Amino acid sequence: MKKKKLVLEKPLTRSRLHEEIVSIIQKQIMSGAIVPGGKLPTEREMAETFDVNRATVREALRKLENLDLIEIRHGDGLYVKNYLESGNFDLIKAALHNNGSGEILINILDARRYIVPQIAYIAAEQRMPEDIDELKTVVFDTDLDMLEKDIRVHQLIARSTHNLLCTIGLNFFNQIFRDYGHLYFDDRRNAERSNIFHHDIYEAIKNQKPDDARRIMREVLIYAEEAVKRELPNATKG
Amino acid sequence: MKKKKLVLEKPLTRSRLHEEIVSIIQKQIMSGAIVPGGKLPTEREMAETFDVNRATVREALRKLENLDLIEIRHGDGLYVKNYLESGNFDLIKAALHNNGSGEILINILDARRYIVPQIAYIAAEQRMPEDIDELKTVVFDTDLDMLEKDIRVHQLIARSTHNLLCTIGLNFFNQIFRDYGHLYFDDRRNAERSNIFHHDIYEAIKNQKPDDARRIMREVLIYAEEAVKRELPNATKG
DNA sequence: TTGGATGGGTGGTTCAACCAATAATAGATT
DNA sequence: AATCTATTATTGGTTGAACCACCCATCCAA
Repeated sequence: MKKKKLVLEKPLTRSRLHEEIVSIIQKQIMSGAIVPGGKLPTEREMAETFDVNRATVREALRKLENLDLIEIRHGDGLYVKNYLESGNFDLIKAALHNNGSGEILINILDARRYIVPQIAYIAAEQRMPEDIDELKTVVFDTDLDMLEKDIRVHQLIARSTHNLLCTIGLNFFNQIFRDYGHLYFDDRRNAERSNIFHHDIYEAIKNQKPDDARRIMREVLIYAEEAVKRELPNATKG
Repeated sequence: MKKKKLVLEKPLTRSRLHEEIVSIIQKQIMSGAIVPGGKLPTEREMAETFDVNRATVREALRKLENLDLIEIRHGDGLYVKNYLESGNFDLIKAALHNNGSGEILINILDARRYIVPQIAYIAAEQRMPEDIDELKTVVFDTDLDMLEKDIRVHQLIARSTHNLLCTIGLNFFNQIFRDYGHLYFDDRRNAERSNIFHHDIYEAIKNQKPDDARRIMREVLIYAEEAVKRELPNATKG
């Protein structure tokens, strides 16, 4: 048995200055403090405001641009976009962390319940023999940490769809789940539940039973969802 | 009637240097020329290789980091990640443009067919009176450019779900579709088909008929999908 | 009225340093 | 010999000042 290392999630990536700036501006935009279409201060002004170098501001702006939160016009200025129309998925991760009420988490769980079972369905349809082999080695590996194993099972299911969008879409959910996963698998019953799930869905996909795969995935997600919601005092709303 | 402006998509955004660098490195990573886990040259080396300043390289690296293509470790170096495990949705847009065969586009259309009808379903369930008002003004606006109108209808449907993930998820599809939309709506039959769709789904959502909304959405997507596939000579594979 | 030159402000890039974290090395300790 | 520790080289992070490229408002001349 491997010795279990104490793994610190969030590997102490000391916030870089430009990241702090991103965070500040992002909050201002998403809170509505700056209206879409409005202009941000110039790079030089921001550099002075935050008391950093302009190059640091620019690195922050690069990220805000990638998040589709702002539009940068050479020779003109920095414009705030409407993130409800242009925002991308990384925004959701950010929103999740800035949003204490758990409303966003509920949104994510809802969406996951609709999407991920469908991915399992497609996987059972499209899987190749190699996919089954890979899945098998993970499912029957008893040495793996349960969280790591669960994530890899999901990854392999997604990859079995042979659809890049499904693969990356499932990554999205995994990345979010990873932060909360340890809490979940600390409960022995949950870990056992997942173990059963891994074997069941492996069989369904191997035997090309899309409906079974979808049902099995849906059931485990609902189970996990309820466990998560029990931990959320604010998640009273249906 | 408004005068129709000639709108140039791709507003001639002259490639900025750091964007070209992003493009080069991104292709190298996604083509497998650099193996996941491998190291990239140092910032200083790259600056020399590309004959640009280090600050410019760093802006490019910022974007690659946001794409989850690389991991930057202070004092250590730049590591290539496995984008199949960590990649985000912006990668798909990039892949779509670099992928001539249309395989990725098929992937996207497939996924859209599964996901977007479900969004319509949720919208019909969750919509508030204000959502209907907004949707109405757009659906019955005869001045709007058809592409713009269609995008806004989809946006408002997504927003009616009151689920941030759905809203942003639909943005993703819209952003991709926008580039191809003009071709589609140039065909008068397609435009008329969409007009009917707008009115039908408006009624379904207004009257809170989730099943109808889902079916209507699904039908129009399949219609559009077939039109797109007819234009794709390479999309022979089912 | 129109068209083109001009100047000020903005983002884009460069240069040359220095700061801060990491990993590899050499040396001291056990 | 193995292990710990201080040192050093390397690498990313930040800085300051300067200049280039672009947009726009203004003004002047045709």
